[in-house]
Amino acid sequence: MAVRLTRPERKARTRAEILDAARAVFLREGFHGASLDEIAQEAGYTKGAVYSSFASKGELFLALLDERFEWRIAESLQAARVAPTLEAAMRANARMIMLTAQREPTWDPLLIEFWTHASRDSELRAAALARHDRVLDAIAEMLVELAERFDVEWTVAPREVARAGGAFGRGMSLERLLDPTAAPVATFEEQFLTLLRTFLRPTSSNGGSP
Amino acid sequence: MAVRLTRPERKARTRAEILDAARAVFLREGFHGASLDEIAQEAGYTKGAVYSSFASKGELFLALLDERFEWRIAESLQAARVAPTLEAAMRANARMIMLTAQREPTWDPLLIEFWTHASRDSELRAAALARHDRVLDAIAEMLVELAERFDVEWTVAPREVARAGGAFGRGMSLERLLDPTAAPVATFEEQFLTLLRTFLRPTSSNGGSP
DNA sequence: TGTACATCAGTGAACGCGCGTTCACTGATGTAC
DNA sequence: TGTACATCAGTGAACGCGCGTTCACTGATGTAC
Repeated sequence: MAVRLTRPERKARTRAEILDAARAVFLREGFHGASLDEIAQEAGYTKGAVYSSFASKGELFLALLDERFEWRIAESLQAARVAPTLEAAMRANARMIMLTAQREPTWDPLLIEFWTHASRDSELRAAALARHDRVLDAIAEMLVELAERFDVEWTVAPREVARAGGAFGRGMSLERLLDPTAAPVATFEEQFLTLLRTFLRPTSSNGGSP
Repeated sequence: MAVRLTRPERKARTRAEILDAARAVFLREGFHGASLDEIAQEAGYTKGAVYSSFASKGELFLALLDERFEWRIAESLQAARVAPTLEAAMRANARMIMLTAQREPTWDPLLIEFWTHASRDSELRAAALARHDRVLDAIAEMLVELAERFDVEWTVAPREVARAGGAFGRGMSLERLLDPTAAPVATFEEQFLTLLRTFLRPTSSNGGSP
């Protein structure tokens, strides 16, 4: 029963369907391995429809990034804000990273594959970097809030804490890519927390209890 | 002046020349971006010569890995053995990683690109994993020696210390790939050392001085 | 030392394939009157 | 409410290209006598 839709509605719906299909196919096949044919087919359209909504394969992936990053940042901020202690806030974030890595083990490798691809195309590289910077900024802001709230200091710039944490997580995802039994998530959670703690110290005005 | 060479000599020389060219082209263009045509041409041969020495593009890359890993492991062990203190041994290793990342910023991304490619081909994945495992074993052995020599203990299995350190380094290389000004090497060196120290504690028989 | 045959490293061209992108076209939706 | 024209989301086929791999062949090296 084909419901009659207005043109912008139809267009938005098609775009969303293609985006959903793209996410599934990219996660399954990787950035190079995923073909626009397969994505279009999985969404129930032809390749041309993809080009009607997205300028290129790269733009399609960027749209995916935007969607995901927005979601992840919001989830992260929320988790930090409701946490009763600093430990709880950090652990909640570590656990979120861990659960996502468990549910979608190919996401980090996919992102990395895109980065290496983008690094060879200056426009795409700039676009990917802009997104990454936005994520780092958002996480850094969250880290600053946490430090203020719980009366501690970061020993390096919060943005670099965010960078180091992300880099460590992505590196560990790669280990799992090669050897799925490596770096089990529980182990990762503890190591991640340990890493974060090394960047913390009590505020000078604070007697010294973490 | 064409020197007359024996057949095995000629063959070994050609293989070495192709390997050298492959290293240069792979580092420059990435794993997917590098074509066998370009590698052969850079070595002064045709594509057929590559197939006369290597079964496939993947095998060619594996040969490169073997060469490099052997070299890196030996260099690492050597640095650790001549170091007068634990701090010096760890710093020497951190610095080596850092200098290599500086000299060949595309190596880590290249390795990672190969890993994601290999992860989709079970034979290649097994081959890549076997090499990675050998590296982890060698580093772990070095860490055990260091711990014994300087009377300290690792709080997690040395192999997992090696894994975490490598993962962190690779993650940071990716940051630099997207933004060459990010994570400058000096900063990385300190963060890397901090990470390693969190995995250390004095031996129980030791009064408590690290 | 010389000759006849065997081997095989490397050539060069062809094969086979998949992919991202483009484009003329279609038919349903939108607009003007 | 109805008609005539304009728009444009999505189609389907073609384009253009590069790549990894294969293979019949060649000529220098090796071997046997």
